[in-house]
Amino acid sequence: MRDLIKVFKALSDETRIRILKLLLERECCVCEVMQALDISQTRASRNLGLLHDAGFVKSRRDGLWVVYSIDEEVVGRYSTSLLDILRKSLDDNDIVAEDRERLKQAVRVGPGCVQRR
Amino acid sequence: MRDLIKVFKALSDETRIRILKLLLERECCVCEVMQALDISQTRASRNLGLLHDAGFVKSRRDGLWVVYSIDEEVVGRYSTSLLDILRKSLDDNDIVAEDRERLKQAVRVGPGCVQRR
DNA sequence: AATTTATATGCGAATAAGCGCATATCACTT
DNA sequence: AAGTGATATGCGCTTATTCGCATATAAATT
Repeated sequence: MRDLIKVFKALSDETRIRILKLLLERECCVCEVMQALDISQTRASRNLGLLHDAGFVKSRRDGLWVVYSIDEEVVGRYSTSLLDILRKSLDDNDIVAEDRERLKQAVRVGPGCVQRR
Repeated sequence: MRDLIKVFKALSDETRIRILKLLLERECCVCEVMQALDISQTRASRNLGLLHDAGFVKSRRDGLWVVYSIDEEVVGRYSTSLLDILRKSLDDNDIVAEDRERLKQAVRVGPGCVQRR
């Protein structure tokens, strides 16, 4: 029960929904998420951590960066269908669309992608 | 987006999950929910109201009672699959099993089913 | 080893969620 | 219309969430 609730809690926040929609496009490092959603570093990192905790997302180091991506081998039988719901939802949502656009502009390598904000 | 989040929020609480599992068994009035989950009247009513608000549940008056039941004609495209997840989950959970047992003992008509607690 | 860049985290403040108490509302009964 | 029983709700308290600031950790570069 705890796990199931943790999973729903993870989805009960706009920032995290936006992040998941982003990661359904492609994997991202923290600073790309920051740029795409136009949010602070703390906020990006914390919410990615939460999604990781809930089992939606996995991470790997790539040099300086930590790259997050949808965990396709999601353990619980819930998570897969929940991701399907997200896949089918909100593609026409304005905020989500803007995030998607900004993601295209996001730079991983470059002077101070974090410090700039 | 607001609606989707409201739906997930509704599911991020143990009391509400237990109530939904109960209603998946059969429709219940508030005092039956109180008895089955062994919770206060306020708590039962409030959480049923929340589930109603999120669109999972509908209600009808039946004399003194207000009877709540799963809304099978759930509006959002999400809710149906979410209910399916719940249907497939937690049937082996201890708390849920106890709730189900107590529901069998619950009396709708009888002296002071509310006042007793 | 010192510096730079990216990410994580402890702490505190602001906001929201959950719930009990008391009370209001609503339907039925007498 | 007064009383009884079931449900809803305003108010206040407690706990949980979210997030910013400052700082810590980690990897790479010089």
